[in-house]
Amino acid sequence: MVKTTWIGDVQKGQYNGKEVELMGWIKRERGSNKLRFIVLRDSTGSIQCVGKLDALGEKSFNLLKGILIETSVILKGVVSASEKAPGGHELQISSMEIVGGVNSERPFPINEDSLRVVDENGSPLYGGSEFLLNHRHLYLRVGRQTTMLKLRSSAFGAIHNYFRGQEFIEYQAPNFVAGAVEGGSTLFEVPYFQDEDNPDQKVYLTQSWQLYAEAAMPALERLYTIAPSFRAEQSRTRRHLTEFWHAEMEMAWANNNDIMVHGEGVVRHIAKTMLDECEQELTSIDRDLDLVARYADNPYPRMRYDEAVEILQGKGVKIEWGEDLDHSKESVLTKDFDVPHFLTHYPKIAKPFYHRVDPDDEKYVLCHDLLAPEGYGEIIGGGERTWTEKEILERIDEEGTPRDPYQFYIDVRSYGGVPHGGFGLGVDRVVSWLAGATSIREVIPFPRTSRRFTP
RNA sequence: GCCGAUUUAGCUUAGCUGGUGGAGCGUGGGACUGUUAAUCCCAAGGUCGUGGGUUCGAGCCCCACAAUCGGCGCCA
Repeated sequence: MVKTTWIGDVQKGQYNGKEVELMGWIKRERGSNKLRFIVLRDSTGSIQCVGKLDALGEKSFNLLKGILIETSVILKGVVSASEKAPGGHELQISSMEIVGGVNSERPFPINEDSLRVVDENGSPLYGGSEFLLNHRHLYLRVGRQTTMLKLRSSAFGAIHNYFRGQEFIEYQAPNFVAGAVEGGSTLFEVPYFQDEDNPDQKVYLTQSWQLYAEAAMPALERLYTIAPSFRAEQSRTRRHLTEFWHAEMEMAWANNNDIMVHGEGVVRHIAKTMLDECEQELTSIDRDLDLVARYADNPYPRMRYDEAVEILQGKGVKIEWGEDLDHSKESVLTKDFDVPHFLTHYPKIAKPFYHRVDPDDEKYVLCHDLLAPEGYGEIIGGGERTWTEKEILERIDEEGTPRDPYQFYIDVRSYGGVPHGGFGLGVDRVVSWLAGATSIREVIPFPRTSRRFTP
């Protein structure tokens, strides 16, 4: 059995006047006792199909009449253009076969009502409805979720495309690691590796590919990955997952500015690719195409931390120099942004040891965050790395971080260290922002949060 | 971790000053030859999140717990 006819192509008019065989699922059903309308869907779209008693015979017609939502069927018939049919085309059914049925005692649970859940402000909660999260395995096939999966695929493709086009090599790091990347972040412990003789030896799920990428930097010079990262934070927001997809790059012979060029490059390329490949999908979830085009077509301004603090103080926000910019401060700042902005040169005290100190002013580190507008916030964090053995030892000791788990990382710098850097991009966050999703959980098939690990 | 909110049928929800819980969708049965979330008639479906308390009487008042959501902190 090979499927050759796709509903999306039928709706483009490629089969007008021809007999086709459509394989798909029942999306809706209505009609009278002599005429039934069903809407059939597949992965490419949906189409109205008409079943008439005299054309089908009593037996087939009665099957059609009692058919339940999400029954899988094969329908044969002739396609015609029709102004009355949603989408512009319809199929006159000549024969039908039910492939997989649905039990009427357990009908498909997701209906229009279940999609209309709103939060206290009246905003839809597609990504935050408990019912939809519990039924994610079935929700995936409902319009808006399917669209999100397609947008996600487009973004992943665009990332590979961008980096490979820029001569980056794809490189994989282990997911079980012995040390943390982020100083303050919470790690997921993996008990499997625990050893009675050495009970203090802990193994965790990775938070970032970065440390292992730096090890391969002298070999590959330009490398990237798209891989899951894990953070055991008790975050209760629309922007956090405990398991998220992290696109990271590392680049030799590069400074902070060189890295930002690629951060801007890849994000704009994702926006452009989505517009090119998924215009229809974006429209179907009411995303403003002009906004996405603006993010694809315009350069992303850069602003130093000090300037951001001044702006915030000018707006009456309480912030002192040296404080990190948390999300509530970021959102005040990004309110006036019409495109993403880079924030650079954070104070050294606000950032971990692997960020390189600015040789021109040792109060700062050579780093950057990319902040997305519309309240979505940070989508990239990156910068230059501390690349000499002497400096990395100083900074590790200064922070009070134990050297042991990082021995391999330090060692890399003992053999021909070079200036280098990279960034991490939250793929789910970027998709969520470009799609205008109500929550990051909308754009990942099975979200994992501090309280959600099923289905 | 902190703060706030929510929990009534498979789903979405109404429920007055405390007095035997209503509806829409869905499901089952019936009517209808061009519907667009079809329409119309009928039926089934509820120990009101769990446990305790106040009361003659609790979906409603009080306490505890749980689940979930939202905001913050942390970050991609």
